[in-house]
Formats: sequence, C-alpha cells, structure tokens
Amino acid sequence: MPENFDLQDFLPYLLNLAAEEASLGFQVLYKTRYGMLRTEWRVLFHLGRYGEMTAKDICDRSRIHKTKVSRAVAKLEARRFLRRRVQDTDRRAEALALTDAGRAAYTDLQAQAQAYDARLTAGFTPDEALALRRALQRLARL
Amino acid sequence: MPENFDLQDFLPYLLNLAAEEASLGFQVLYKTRYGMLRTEWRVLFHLGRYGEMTAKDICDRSRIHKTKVSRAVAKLEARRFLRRRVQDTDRRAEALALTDAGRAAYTDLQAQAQAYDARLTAGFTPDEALALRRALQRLARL
DNA sequence: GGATAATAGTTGAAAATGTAACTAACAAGA
DNA sequence: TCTTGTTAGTTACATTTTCAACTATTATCC
Repeated sequence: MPENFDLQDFLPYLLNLAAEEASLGFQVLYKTRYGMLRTEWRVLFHLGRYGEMTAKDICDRSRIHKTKVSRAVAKLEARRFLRRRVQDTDRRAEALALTDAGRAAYTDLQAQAQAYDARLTAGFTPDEALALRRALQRLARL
Repeated sequence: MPENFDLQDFLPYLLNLAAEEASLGFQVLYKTRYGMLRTEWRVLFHLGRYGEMTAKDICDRSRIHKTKVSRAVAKLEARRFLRRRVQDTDRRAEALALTDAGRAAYTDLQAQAQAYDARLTAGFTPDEALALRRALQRLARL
C-alpha cells in the first residue's frame, strides 16, 4: 500500500471534479434560457425522450429522489412545461406529459446537449470517448 | 445530428451519476466514523497529504469555494482535528495544521480511500483504469 | 369484508450550499 | 501619509437538498 496517495488519483474525487466541470457549461444553458434547475432539466429530458411516464418511473430510471422529482414536476407544471393526468388504473399515480412549450424547450435543450457533449469529447478519439462512456456506465451501475 | 440522444450517453449526466455512485460508498466511511461532510474530508485530506497550508491554498488546489472551506475549517477546528496559527508575514492568513487526532483520522481515512479506490477499479484492467483517470483529469482540466 | 402493509406523491423542518456583502489586513502610487 | 484597490477569511440571507412524517390509494391475506 503506497504512502503517497494523491487526491487527484482518488476516483470519487476525480469523478466529482470532472462532473462539476462538465455540468457547469451545460448548466448555463438551461439556467439562463429557461431558469431551470438540474433536476427540472432532467425530468424534462426524460419526458421528452421517453414519452409519458409517472414520477415514480422517472425516479426509477434516473435515481433521483422522489421529493426532488416532486418539486421539479411542480415547477415544470407551474411553468406550463408539462401536464399531469391522474391514472384510471391507479389513482395515486399521475401520468406526466410535456406540453407544446415543454416539448419546444426539450427539443432546443436536447440539441444543445448534443452539441455540448461533442465539444466535451472533441479532445478524445472516438475510441477513447467510447471507452470513457463505457467505464462511467459501469461505475454508475447502469 | 441523431434524433435519439439518450441521457445515459450525455457526459455531464453520466459523470454525475458515476460520481454520485462512487461517492456514496466512501461517504459512509467518513460520515459514520467521523461525522464529516465531503468538504471537511477534503480539507483534512489536503492538510494530511500536503502539510500545513492556508485556507486560500486549499481553495486554489481543490477549487472548493472559500465559504465552504471556511465552514469546513471551523468544524474541523471545533472537533480538534486542526489548529490555526495566524501568520507573521500576513496577519490576514492563517496556517492550518492537523492535530494528532486529525492526523490519525487522516491516516485511517486515507487507507480506506485507497482500499475503496482499488475496489472501484477492480473490474477494470490497469490500462483501462489508467485511461479512465487520464480522461477524467482532462475533463476536470487538472 | 376488514385489518394490515405497501406504494405514489406531497409537505415541513433542518441541514447544506451559493451569493453577496462584509471586516481586517496588506499593497501601491500620488 | 492618504487614497484606492486587492486579498484572506467570515457572516448573513436566500435557495436547495435531505429527512422524516404525512395523505390517499391500492394490494395482501386472514
């Protein structure tokens, strides 16, 4: 066991640093354009990408805690980005769906996200970028 | 520009997920053993690994905001993990140094961190692990 | 059917974070 | 030396997050 273990080599630290740095550039977009928080953007993305689903579905897919999702949904609804519809089959659950405005915001931000992702990986070869994503998905247990 | 861009492929999202997952396992250690927060552990690590330095030094090295460092230092001091000594050369700055208790906590947690890091990378070949760290360091602009 | 447990989602209070303003000390130039 | 500007660090306040408790509904099983 080596004595000199640098913080820069500690994976949780390194991951957090890289995640913060990478998040920052994109945060500017959804924050300044739509006044959204990270969880709100993520909920929007889920609904835009995967279609109608309940808050529980989003929780399961994204591993965001239900209180965070609940508040994000409330804000997105207040801003008319989504509608809730109580389900007949289970009146506890609500099906969430984007409004036209929500869909427009999603389309815009999704394109921005893709462009931003391309910028982030610009310094890597396709193989390197692929290996990085694979490694991260493994670490995230996806 | 492909239409179907999954969240799981979006680097900021993926990085955050992996960072959270990786942080969780280690957080248990410094939280349950020492009741520390992430910033406190990081400050402790800096002082343990790199020796006496000022809060400003820690900020510069770690990119943690000075208010977070200030509060972490206050807590670590209250728990007798570090001492402050006003510098003669500049009476605004304080040299921070671990106490014996602080050093003991650092030694313990540092070993745990190393072991945990090894567990995290156990599924990777040495080359893969190295490539991952290199990629993350680049993304983090280290 | 009726009791009990589990689940979807919300809410309130406490803890943590971010932002800006602040104090105290130093620096530099007229 | 006096003014102005900068820096180290703290504090106050607003925003977010976390945690636990809560409501309403559905599922289980005797």
